[in-house]
Amino acid sequence: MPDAYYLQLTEQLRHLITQHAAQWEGKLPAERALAERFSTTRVTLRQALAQLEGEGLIHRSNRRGWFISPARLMYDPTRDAGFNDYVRAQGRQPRTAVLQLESRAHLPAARALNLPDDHVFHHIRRRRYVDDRAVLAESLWVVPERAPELLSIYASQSLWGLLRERWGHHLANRSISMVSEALSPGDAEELFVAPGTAGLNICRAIFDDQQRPIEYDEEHWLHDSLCIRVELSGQQ
Amino acid sequence: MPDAYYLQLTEQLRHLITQHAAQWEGKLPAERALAERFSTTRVTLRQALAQLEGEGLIHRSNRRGWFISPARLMYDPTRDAGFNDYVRAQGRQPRTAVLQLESRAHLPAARALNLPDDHVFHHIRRRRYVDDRAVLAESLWVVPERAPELLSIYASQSLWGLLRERWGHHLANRSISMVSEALSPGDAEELFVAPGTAGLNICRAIFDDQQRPIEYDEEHWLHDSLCIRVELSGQQ
DNA sequence: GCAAAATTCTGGTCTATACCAAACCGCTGG
DNA sequence: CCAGCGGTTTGGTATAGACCAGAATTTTGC
Repeated sequence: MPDAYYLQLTEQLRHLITQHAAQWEGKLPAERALAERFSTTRVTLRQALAQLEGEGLIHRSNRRGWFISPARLMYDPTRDAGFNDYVRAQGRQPRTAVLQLESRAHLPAARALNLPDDHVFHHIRRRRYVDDRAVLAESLWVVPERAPELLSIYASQSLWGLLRERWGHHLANRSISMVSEALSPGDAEELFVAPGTAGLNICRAIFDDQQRPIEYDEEHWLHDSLCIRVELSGQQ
Repeated sequence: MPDAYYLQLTEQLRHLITQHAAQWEGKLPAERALAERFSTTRVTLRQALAQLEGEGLIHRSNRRGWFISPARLMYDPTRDAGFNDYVRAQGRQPRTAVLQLESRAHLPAARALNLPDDHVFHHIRRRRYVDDRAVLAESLWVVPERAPELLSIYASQSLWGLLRERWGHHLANRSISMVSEALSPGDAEELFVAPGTAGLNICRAIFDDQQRPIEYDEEHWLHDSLCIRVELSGQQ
């Protein structure tokens, strides 16, 4: 069945990687070295590497090389535990970089929250890391009426914690959508990966217990960095 | 920014596709023809096509060519509406092919349902179509104690409908996981796509209202064929 | 007329090579 | 000891051509 040479190569690389993971310290040898070791060309080798990338076993940092991917982060988009909390709960190191703070209209947010198209939001753009790997670029669009001074007090703490503690909002209803995507050149650059890298786009519209719109959330994850996990009880 | 030629090509193809979608009847011209039209090689052209494939704009049927992808199917894995129902509700045509019916042990199912490793399940393997495109290969592992004669009466109706109507089971608790994947050679063949095609793997463990295990479900979707959508109310 | 066989088309795979720019590394000089 | 510079390595991109096997189409033969 796996007659194609690049598929055999994929298997050989898979074994090689699991065996030498420790001694290579997470980084694979250069493509030219691997191609020579297997007596093939870089083109074919890269086809095999792309397979393993699709499986999530390895990934690349733009122009820096191929790296062995760590275990996926478990993520439940229906809960509002903060990023820092659930990353730490899994024994990993979270980090956040705030890229932008501004007030601006945003059509998708307005549509999702049933507000006028030109409604102005507080916009927070940030990049999130797990163990020093940038895995998530996200934009938050907060309804200003619900959190007036947000932009002046926000640093990089938990947004949902702030909403709850400072403004007493109870996040109750949410609609979530998830689609696979190819990262846009912009998102790819923010995550230090090649343009078109596979990603997962998650969007959430959040309302409070009185059905008032609170916030809209656009997340762009590296496809291999997470495992969505949802636990539900009660009949649907 | 989009200095690379294949990225320019991607944009040109995108326009070409949206303009000529109708006259091409969903199928793109041959790779050699497109490469010549843009004065480049098949290798570079395929790089651009792969970009659009990653975005979900086009897809390929193994060795038959490139096709324009239809709109994604909306899918809520937390509901138990049958496949046929929600596909039709979106104005699409569902179809199911049953590939296998057997009794067998399955470790992942046993683990997910908290049963002994060697527990034997009713196993149903099927392929599902939307508008004559095979988009889903799935395996169902039903606990035989909950549905004894399942294998002899099952044709291709709704499994959850059967469980409810014939055996009076109320599906109540479920744990769901979703990860991006590269389709295994086996799954790829069943869906008539090239090995390693990007997919989405969804697994569900279902229990009834008394926390008894009912069924375990392994789904392999083509990544571009669906949009996950979840609506939740009540605080989490 | 229709089924079977031959041919053509087409995507899938592979080789060999080349150039560029970013990343990396080591040298050098302050 | 470190900052700056310059060469080297490496991944990203691209060309040109080739062969194979499965799919599609046409021709053939009954």
